[in-house]
Order: sequence, then structure tokens, then C-alpha cells
Amino acid sequence: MDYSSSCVDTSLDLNSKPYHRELYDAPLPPPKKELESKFIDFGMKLGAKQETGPLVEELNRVSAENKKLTEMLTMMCENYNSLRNQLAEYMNKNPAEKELSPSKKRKSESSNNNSNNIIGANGNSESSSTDEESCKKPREEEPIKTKVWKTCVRTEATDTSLIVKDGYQWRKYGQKVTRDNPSPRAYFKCSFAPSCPVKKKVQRSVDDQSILVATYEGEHNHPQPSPLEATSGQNRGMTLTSVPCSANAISSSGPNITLDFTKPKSGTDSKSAKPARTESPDVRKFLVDQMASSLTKDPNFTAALAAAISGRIYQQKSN
DNA sequence: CGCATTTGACCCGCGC
DNA sequence: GCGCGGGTCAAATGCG
Ligand SMILES: [Zn+2]
Repeated sequence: MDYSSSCVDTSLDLNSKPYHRELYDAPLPPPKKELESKFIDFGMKLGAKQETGPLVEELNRVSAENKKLTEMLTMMCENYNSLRNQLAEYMNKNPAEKELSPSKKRKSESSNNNSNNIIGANGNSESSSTDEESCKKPREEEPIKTKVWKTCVRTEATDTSLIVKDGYQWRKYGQKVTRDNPSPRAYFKCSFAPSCPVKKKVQRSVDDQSILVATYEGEHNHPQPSPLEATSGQNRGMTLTSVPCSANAISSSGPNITLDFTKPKSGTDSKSAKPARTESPDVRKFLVDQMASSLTKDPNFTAALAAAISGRIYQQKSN
């Protein structure tokens, strides 16, 4: 987890060619010519003869543009994650936050490493347990460096089971209804290792019922049981605004990771809920999340749909 | 039978 | 001290 490249290219570079890196591994990425010809065949078969040509051309152009935008967005996200990791590392190395009043809270040095998303958040062979509480200071709260960070996960709005698949094994130990949110909050504890202190809280967002906000605290002291094999498709994780911090520093602007775990669920793409005009400061993150998710999903969806349609047309023609 | 989940009880900090 | 709200416990229940 060395961030070897100390300078990150955050330029957008609109005019660079967008195919320097394959963005998503769609099962059958059709070449554009072939796709266009199949679209033309499709249009011919439907009988709308002449008008479909420019429309198909427009569609292809828009798709290419969309793909380019997706590429840019992914690069931006990668650069952002890299920058954020560097910032986190810098903040860990240089504890410059002396703004806390020394009477109430004592800040705890956090020298832990943090990877950029929650999937790869293992590798913490810390065991730096030299801080045993043998000292008999009465009011000395331990450096409970329970790092808290949030993740916003998009799931189906109809999924009532309030479960976030993140590759770990969790045991639910509580569920409460909170004051300012009609949806209940579930409390989980990591049950893979008996000594793993990681807990998480999962609750739906107030703004968007299809977003689960999971709050992780602590760090796993064991390797990840299952590597979350579902990342092999359209759901590319995208993290936003995640800086791990100690538990006493979370105020309104807590750290957040926004992931997109939306399953490619049988075609029915429900990006229905849009958090229009909400005045929460977090809603901007949700908007960004949804924009990113839509941008990420749409080219895949259109490509898959076009491939499916063209394949079906081709099959029909061959029959 | 052993595990996880459910769910009301309990605890505890905080504000009045 | 008391009420309230969030967090946890644990007995009951469900499930393989
Ligand atoms: Zn764990």
C-alpha cells in the first residue's frame, strides 16, 4: 500500500483517447461498427427505414461520449482516492490537529494504515499493544483508536434485510429505531474472529431509501474471509470523501465512503429515487454518488442491451 | 444440536 | 433526579 506516485495527475484531459484502459469488463463489448450495423439491421426490420440511421448514429455518438465521461469519472475517482490516501497518511504522520481542548478529549495518535475502500481494508498486522492499561490513572480513557468511517451503499429499495455484503461475517446483535430516521438501525459485530472488535451499524438514509449507510468502527485483525467476488461486473466501487478519524471527531462532517454495490439485477434498473431538494450537507454526496452510479451503469446497460438486442436479432435472422 | 437472529430489557451518558 | 435516546445484552426463537 505504498502510494509511490507522490504526484497525482488530476487533470481531466478531455481530448485524450478514452481507450487507454478498459473500464468495465462487460461480457460482450461489441465493436462499434458491428453494433451499428446490427442496429441498422434492427431498424430495417422494424420498418422505420430512413429515420433510424441518424438516430443510431446519434446513439452511438452519445454512447461513446458517455463512455468517455465514465472513463474520466473513473480516473477522477482513482486520482481522488489516491490523493485522499496520501492526505490520510500525511495526517497520520503529522498530527497537526491541536485544536481540541486538552481538557475533554485527548487525541490518540493513529498510526494505522488505511486502504482506500472497505473491501481491501485488511492488512493491519498492528499488534502494537504496548498501551496496556497498567497505569492507574483514574480518568484516563484509553487510546481507543476505534476508527469510525461511513460507507453509503446503494441497494434495492425493497430490500428490507438491511444487510451489506462486504466480505466479512457479521453477527447482528441489536436493532433500534432512531429518532430522526423512520428506518431502524441494525448493529452488527464481526463474528469471523472472536477477538475481532469491529462493529458496524447499518441504517437507511433519510434522503434516499435505497441507500444504506453503514458505519464501521474498529479494524479487523484477521484476513478477509471472502473476497467479495461480486466485484467482477458493473459494480465498480467508488469511494468518496473518506478520511478515517477517531471517534471523538465525528461531527456533522464525518468521513464517508460511498460505494456502489448495486447488483446487475435482472435488467430492472431502478434508479428511481432522486434526492431532489434536500438541505442536508450529505445530500451532495448522494447526488454525486447517484450521478456517478448512473454514469457508470448507463454505458454498460446500453451496451448490454444493445448486445442482447443485436444478438436476438441476429438469432432471429438466422432462423 | 449448534448457531444466528430477534427483540424487549437494561445500561449509560447527557441535557434539563 | 429524571427523561430521553442511543448502544448493548441476553433470553427466546428460528433455522440448517
Ligand atoms: Zn473482523
